[in-house]
Amino acid sequence: MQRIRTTICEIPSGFVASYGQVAEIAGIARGARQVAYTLSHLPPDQVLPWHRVIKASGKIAFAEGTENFDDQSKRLMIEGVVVRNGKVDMKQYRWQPDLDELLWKPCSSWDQKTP
DNA sequence: CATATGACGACAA
DNA sequence: ATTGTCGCCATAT
Repeated sequence: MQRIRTTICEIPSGFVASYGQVAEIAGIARGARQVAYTLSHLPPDQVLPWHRVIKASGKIAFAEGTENFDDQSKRLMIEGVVVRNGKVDMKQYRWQPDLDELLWKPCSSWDQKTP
């Protein structure tokens, strides 16, 4: 779903959002799993800050040791997010969007097909 | 239309 | 903290 990708696109660097959070903002109340599905089927050319999406528990979605896991944790750390044991301190890094911020939509215009 | 499937979430033991 | 269940929603078959 476009809404989901757009939402993820708006997560600012240095912060993270849970699948459920992304789903809600995207308009799908309990669609955490849907977000997961969407991410796992991302078009290869689609560039999104997918690494900023983690579980509500603060843990990275991939199993420790996998390439994706390393990739994600690495990307997060580059952005200044402290990842310890595959976990992130949600209290500190959880993205808390403001309306202005959302309405601004500084992202690309790949979502402009809204009816 | 009926099932199966996910990079999940909340909760009980 | 860890593990198992069940619920959830859009897609895929």
